[in-house]
Amino acid sequence: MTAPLAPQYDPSQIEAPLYAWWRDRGLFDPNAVQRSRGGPAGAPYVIQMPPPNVTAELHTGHGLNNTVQDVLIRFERMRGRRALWVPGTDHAGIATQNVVERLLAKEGLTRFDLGREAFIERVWAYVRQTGAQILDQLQAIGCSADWSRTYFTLDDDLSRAVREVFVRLYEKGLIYRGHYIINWCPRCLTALSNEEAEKEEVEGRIWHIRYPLADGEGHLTIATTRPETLLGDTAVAVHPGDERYRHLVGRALRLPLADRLIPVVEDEAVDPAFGSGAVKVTPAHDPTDFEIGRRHQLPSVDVMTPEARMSLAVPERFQGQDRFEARRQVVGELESLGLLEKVESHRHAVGHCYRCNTVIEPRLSEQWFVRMDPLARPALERYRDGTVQFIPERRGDDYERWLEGIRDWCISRQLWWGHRIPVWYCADDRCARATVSRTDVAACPDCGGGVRQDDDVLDTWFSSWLVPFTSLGWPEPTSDLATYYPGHTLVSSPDIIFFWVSRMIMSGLEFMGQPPYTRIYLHGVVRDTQHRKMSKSLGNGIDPLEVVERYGADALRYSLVSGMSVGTDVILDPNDLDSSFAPGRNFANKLWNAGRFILSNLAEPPRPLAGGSPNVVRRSELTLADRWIIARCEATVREATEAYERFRLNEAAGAVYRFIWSDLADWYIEQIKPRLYGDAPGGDVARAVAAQTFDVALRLLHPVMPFVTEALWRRFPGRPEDASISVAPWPGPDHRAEDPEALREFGLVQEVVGAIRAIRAEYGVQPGQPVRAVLTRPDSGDGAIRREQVTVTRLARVSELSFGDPRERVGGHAVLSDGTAVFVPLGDAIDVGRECGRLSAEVQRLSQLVEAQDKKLGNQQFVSRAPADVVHREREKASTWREQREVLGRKLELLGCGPAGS
RNA sequence: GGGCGAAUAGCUCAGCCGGUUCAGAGCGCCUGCCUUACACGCAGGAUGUCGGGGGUUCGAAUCCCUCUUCGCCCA
Repeated sequence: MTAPLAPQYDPSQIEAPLYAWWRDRGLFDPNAVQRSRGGPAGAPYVIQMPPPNVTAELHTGHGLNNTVQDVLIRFERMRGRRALWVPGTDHAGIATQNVVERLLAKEGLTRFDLGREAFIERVWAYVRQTGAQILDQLQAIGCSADWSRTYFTLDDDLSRAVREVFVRLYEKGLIYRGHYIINWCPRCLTALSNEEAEKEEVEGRIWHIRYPLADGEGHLTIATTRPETLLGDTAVAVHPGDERYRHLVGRALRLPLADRLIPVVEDEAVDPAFGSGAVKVTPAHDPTDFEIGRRHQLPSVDVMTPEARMSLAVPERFQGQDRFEARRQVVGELESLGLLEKVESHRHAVGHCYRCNTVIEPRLSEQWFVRMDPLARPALERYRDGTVQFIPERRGDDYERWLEGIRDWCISRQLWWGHRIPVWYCADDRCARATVSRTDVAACPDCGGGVRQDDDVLDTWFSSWLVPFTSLGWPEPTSDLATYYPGHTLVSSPDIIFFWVSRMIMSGLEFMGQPPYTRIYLHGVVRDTQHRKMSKSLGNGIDPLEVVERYGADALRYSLVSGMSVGTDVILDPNDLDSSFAPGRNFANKLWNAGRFILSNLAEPPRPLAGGSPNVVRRSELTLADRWIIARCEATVREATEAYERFRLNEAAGAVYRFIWSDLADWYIEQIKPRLYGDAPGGDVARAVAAQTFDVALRLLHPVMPFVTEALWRRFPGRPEDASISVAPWPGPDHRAEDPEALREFGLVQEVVGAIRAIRAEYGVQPGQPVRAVLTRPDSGDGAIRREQVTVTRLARVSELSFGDPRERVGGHAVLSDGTAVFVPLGDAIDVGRECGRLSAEVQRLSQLVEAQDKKLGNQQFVSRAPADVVHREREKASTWREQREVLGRKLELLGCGPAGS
């Protein structure tokens, strides 16, 4: 710990060993931390990691999501909570199966060639080989999840829990099987839930088609966006009140191309204002039509195969055609028959598979569903009574609307990779008994005959909606479950509110009686400078591991956190990583060097600033600068802590950044140098104050930049070998450290230095060249600047600082906010005309302020209506500006600039 | 069609439950500096009718209405 530090921070040397040390010390395991801390157990604080897809690789979105979680977990861990972050991976049925099927395709094979068992074995082999590598990648960015609890949604215990849930819901009548229109992906060859069918606006068309009346007297025109489904029409419907079509109701139409007779029916579901007001009814291919068909006992004709080719139910010439090819041919034939009345362009939302983006085909199919209404009601209630809260709040509206309009959840998937549906059907058609069971079934309980398990698997989300309790051992009554359920905060992005976040609340309430978390923090999405979501296909992604390599994990984390305010997106430029990540790297380096300076000046543990120790630093020993930095540190503790608590991570990071860079490095460290060098008095006090305010700053920043803060914190002299900042106590507020007087007085010192530096720069005084400065106080009270005279002379490079009326008049002039006149005699170096211009511009600016202020204060309405303290403050402003203007005005006269100030 | 969000310095964004951080930060830009922690740095500087219009108010970047542009969600 005493080796000299390199002048430049090199994260690649620091991060990996530190991470291994944390992990091996058990710092991510709340039970181990509790044991090493001793004392009373802290209250648990639990975050469930959104389990990444088992085949996923880390992208910047994961980086953001997990950085936020790690910041919160580290913050609460330091605050003494038993902080548990539960990691896991999701088997991601469709996505994973797709990946392996693509690999097979390269060998010229399909999953059907292998057969179910061999295929699943193949997927397992793939998953065992590459799965969970994303979790290793999360370690590279510093995530302090408890890896000893890592789960996989297909683990035996989690799979048992899925069955338990299925059976319980089935027994409660909340799971049922039936024929309904579902969203079908003709490429993945499976049903999808409504949420998995992503609506996308497309520029489509609407075809107006004439259906001739069967008796040959004219026709009825219908409008459709999917003309190929015409072949499956079994009726045309009109609105019951629609006068235009009343005379046609009950009559028969001759369905074009298919040459079948279909009736005209009346149904409330028809919107008379849309299209022609008459709609074709295709019960097997549209949810609304399906309902209309039910009400009118219409037959269903399924005109497509699972691959969305035209089925044997259509005229032979269409059979086997792809649906879009069939669409073109249908339209073409209608046109040549003179049945196509018109075509309009029509923008509408079309469902696309969320995994492969194929256009969804609504299709009649027998599937398993969860009855959602009984589950949704308590979830809605917990939101409305304020138990469950969203950050930002407005996201709760989406949740509420979704639950209010909840539809049943199609949970069966025609895949092989996943939790197989625990239902066994009797092989004997006469018995046909379906058995739903927690354990495998070998024989039909009714007839003793053979059984066949349902071929389908469950929606992946049917297992991941359970992880807040299944990851802790449910349905067994484990101590983990008792201790760590319910959790507290869920960190996610808005795109999975419905898939996952809302459903977890439902399952938590149903099976545990409590929601799994009460705070839902939804961060934004990572986008490029054109505001496009980062994606592989667009090639606009940023590889977080490359960022870690080039800039360090702390830089990545700092950039993500500081670029993010509550609920807004993070914009990063993939073509210019420097613009995004260099600031974070620079900050880490700044920290490193501030630490290097302070530590190199600490041969032994610094004197304590508080407590009963005999060598405690007494208040009377503190200089103005000491009091100032202590007060600034105190303000930063409050600001940062409150910001973390309110999920305003960027504000927390910003507050510490300003404290470290602007206050500590730019001012305080510079201020104490004379006290540290040589044997100037007060060196030990300066060391104590610097060390301890820096220690506080490191702790405040640790959740965001864990590595560099730990590396420095551990090097403090006297630190026990096994001490880690990640379990160091969070700095608490201390009202005794507040010191408004020191803040104001040192602020004046900063003003003097700034004024002199500005004058030097204005007149090109060489940096090494000292100048004299004369300060003229308007009245009494000159303590602060006199006491910090050394600071002023050093930082402004002043050879001689004097007080009183200057004898010369030619030089640079300025005035401080308290009216103190600053004069820097520059003799020949100065251009009087230039100084006149500079000063008169300033006088003019002040005049404008004074004028506006006089107007405001002269307004009787303002003085009488505005709060007294506001009026008081405004009066003070006016007098300050007036005084400054007068001081500068006299300077102008002395310089002989003339009244115009030219 | 309904709902929501965003529009502030060249870029990325703070500020937005009206009057001290009322025009800010970082990056970029300009000038000068390798001042014994840091050139991934230091000091100084320039830059915006706070998207357009209207309104409420003593006072609006901040509240209300409207328009324009961009984005998201739901039908």
